[in-house]
Amino acid sequence: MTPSANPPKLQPTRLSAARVLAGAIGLADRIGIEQLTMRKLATELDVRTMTIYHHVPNKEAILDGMVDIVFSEISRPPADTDWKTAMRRRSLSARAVLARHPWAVPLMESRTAPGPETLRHHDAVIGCLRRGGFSIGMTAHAYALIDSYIYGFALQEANLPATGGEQMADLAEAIIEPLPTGEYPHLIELTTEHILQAGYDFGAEFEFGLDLILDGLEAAAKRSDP
Amino acid sequence: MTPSANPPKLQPTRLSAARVLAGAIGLADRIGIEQLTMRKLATELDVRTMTIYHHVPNKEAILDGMVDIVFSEISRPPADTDWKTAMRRRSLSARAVLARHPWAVPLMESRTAPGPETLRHHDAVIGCLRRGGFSIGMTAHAYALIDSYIYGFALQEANLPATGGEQMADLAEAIIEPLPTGEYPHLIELTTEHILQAGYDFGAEFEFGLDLILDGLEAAAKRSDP
DNA sequence: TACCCTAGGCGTACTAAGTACGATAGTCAA
DNA sequence: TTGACTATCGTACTTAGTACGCCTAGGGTA
Repeated sequence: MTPSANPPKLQPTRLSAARVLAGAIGLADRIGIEQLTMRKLATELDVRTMTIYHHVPNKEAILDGMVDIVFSEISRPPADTDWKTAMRRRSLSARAVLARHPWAVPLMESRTAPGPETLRHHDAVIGCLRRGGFSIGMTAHAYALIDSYIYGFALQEANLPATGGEQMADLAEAIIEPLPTGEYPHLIELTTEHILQAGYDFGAEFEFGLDLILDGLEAAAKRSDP
Repeated sequence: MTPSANPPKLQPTRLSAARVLAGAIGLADRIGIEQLTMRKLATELDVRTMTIYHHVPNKEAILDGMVDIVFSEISRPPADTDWKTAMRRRSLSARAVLARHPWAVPLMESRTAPGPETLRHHDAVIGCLRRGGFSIGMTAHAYALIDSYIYGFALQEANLPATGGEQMADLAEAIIEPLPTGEYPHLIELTTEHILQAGYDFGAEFEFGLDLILDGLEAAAKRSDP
C-alpha cells in the first residue's frame, strides 16, 4: 500500500513528471517543437539535463504526455446536449486548443500510445454520436470525417505565421511577388483579391466547413435511419 | 552562355539533385522520415555523406524538394471536366499519394517555401473551382474545407500500421485489451463491433466524407448564387 | 601531346542532441 | 545519530548535420 499521505516537502520547486510536461508544453508553445531539446527544457525547469530522466523515461514519453495533455484541454461533449450542438462545441474547442499548441497536430502522427485523457475524449465523442441516434457504422463515418477536418484545418493553420494578422499578408506577398507573371493566375487572383484584403481571417473559414459537415451528417443519419 | 549541349558523360551513376530527392523519397517510404539521415541516404545513393552536399545545400532543402515531388504526383484537376468530377478525382489521387508517402503530411507543416509543382497544383485546383462558378469567397471556403479533410484524413491514416490489414486489428486489440473494464464503453463497442470486424477498411471511410463535402459545397454554391 | 583547371567526390572533425552511468547530497525512519 | 533511499548532478558516449580542405579524373587549350 502506497502511503499517499505525507507528501515530501523538500524544495518547494521539486521536479515531477507533471512539471516536466507543463514546462515542455510552455516551451514548445514559445519556441516550437523542433527547437524543444532536453537541455533547453532543463534550463526552463531550472534543473540539470539528466534530472529530467528521473521523472520520465525518455523524450518520447514527454511527447506522448504532451499530446495527452492537449487532449485533456479539449472540452468533451456534454452528455445532456443534443449531438449537433455538443459536437459543434467540442469541435470549436478542439480547433482553439490546436491553434494554441500548433506543434500538437503533426505530433499526433507517430504517437501510437494514446494516454488516458485521449481515450476518455474519444469515448465521450463516440458516446455523444451514439446517443444522438447514429448507428455504429455512421458513427465511424462521422468521427473520421469530423476529426479529419479538425486535424487538417489545424495543420494548415499551423503553417501560417499568424492567423489573420498582417504577418500572413506579408508572407503571402513574399511568396506571390517573385512568381513569373501569368504562371499562376488563379492563385494570384485569390491571394490578392481575397487573402490579402483587410479583415481576411483564415481561422474564420473553420465554421463554414464545420457547419457544412454537421448539416450533411444530420441529413445522412436521417436518410439511413428514417 | 552556358553550353547546355555536350552533357558530361563521366560515371553513368553520376549524382544529381534529382537523384538525391528520388533516393530520399524511396528511403523515407521504406524506413520513415524520422529515420532518414544524411548518412543512410548516402549509403542508399552509394556515395559518401558529404557528396550529397554538392547537389543540395542542406537537409532542409531535401525535405522541401520531397514535398514538391509529392505534389507533382497528385493528378491536377483537368480543365475540361465539371468541377465536381474533377475535384473528386484529384482528391482521391491526393489521398492515394499521401497514403503512399505517409511521411509527407506532417512534413507539410514547417515547409514555408512552396515549390513550383506545389504552386502549379494549387493554381489548378483554384482554377477548377472558379470555372465551376464558385465566387472567390466560396472558392476559399471550398479549398480550405476540401484540403483540410484530405490532409486530416491522411494524417490519421498515417498513424495506422496498415490500413485494413490485420495489423490494425492487432494494434486496436493491443490498445483496447489492457483497459480498465467499463472505463471506455463506447470506444470499446466501436472497436470490437466495427473496427475489428473482418473486412473493415478505414481507407474506405474517405469517400463517404468526400462525397458529403462535395454535395454540401454544390448546394452551398447554388444557394449563394442561384 | 602535354598541361592545367575545375567540378565532383571524399576524409576528417566540429557541434548539437539524446541519454547511460556512476557519484553525491539532502531527507526521513529507526 | 545513522543507514538507506532518492532526487540531483557531472561526465562522457553515440548519432546526426555539416564546414572545411584535399584529391582526382576529364576535358579544353596551347
